[in-house]
Amino acid sequence: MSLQEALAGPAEQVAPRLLGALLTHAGVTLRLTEVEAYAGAADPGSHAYRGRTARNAVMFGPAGHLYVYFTYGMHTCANVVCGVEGTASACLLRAGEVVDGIDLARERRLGSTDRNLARGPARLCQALGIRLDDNGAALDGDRFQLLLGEPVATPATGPRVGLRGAPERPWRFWIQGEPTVSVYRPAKGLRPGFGAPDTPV
DNA sequence: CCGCTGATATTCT
DNA sequence: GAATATCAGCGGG
Repeated sequence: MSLQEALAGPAEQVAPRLLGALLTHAGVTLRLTEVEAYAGAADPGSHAYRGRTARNAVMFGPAGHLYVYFTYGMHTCANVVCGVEGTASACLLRAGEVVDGIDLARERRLGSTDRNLARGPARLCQALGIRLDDNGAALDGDRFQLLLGEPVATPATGPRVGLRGAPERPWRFWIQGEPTVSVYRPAKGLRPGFGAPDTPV
């Protein structure tokens, strides 16, 4: 089965399949521990909610490519595009554990503890050396390799981080007990205390 | 460990 | 003009 076929389903079904997958780029390999699903027109939390724009165009393309965007004036975040061509659907890569190339990752993230190397979507991009011009790159190509593994037995789920829209969709997925899973923070303006506990005992 | 704040620029209204 | 799929650094407990 090709990568594109494996990622062809809706984002919320593909997302848990990405947990435990290995992503390699520019000398660093990450084991993904936390992701979030984003759909298109039906999902107020998605960049594609109001239709296709120059920024989100890659989300509408074929699965198995990288959607990279710039936010907060200084950070980049990366998504795996899923679904079928023509639908907007993607999974945000929120956190991972460095399993190879850790010296290189440390150089890219000076001052970080090993635990925090890829703990958070912008940190993950930094550790992997992902930049804005990697937007649209193929994940089964020469530069990026994404290897799906065995499905995680019981992924934890909870509300997505930092969103004002659609907080009721529990479309954040993570591997229970992983120290690299990022910390839940409700978006500004949301009830403090909303959301699931982050680190189950 | 926790919570708060400032930085910073693209994106869409 | 407002909001943003964030992070590092700071101070306090």
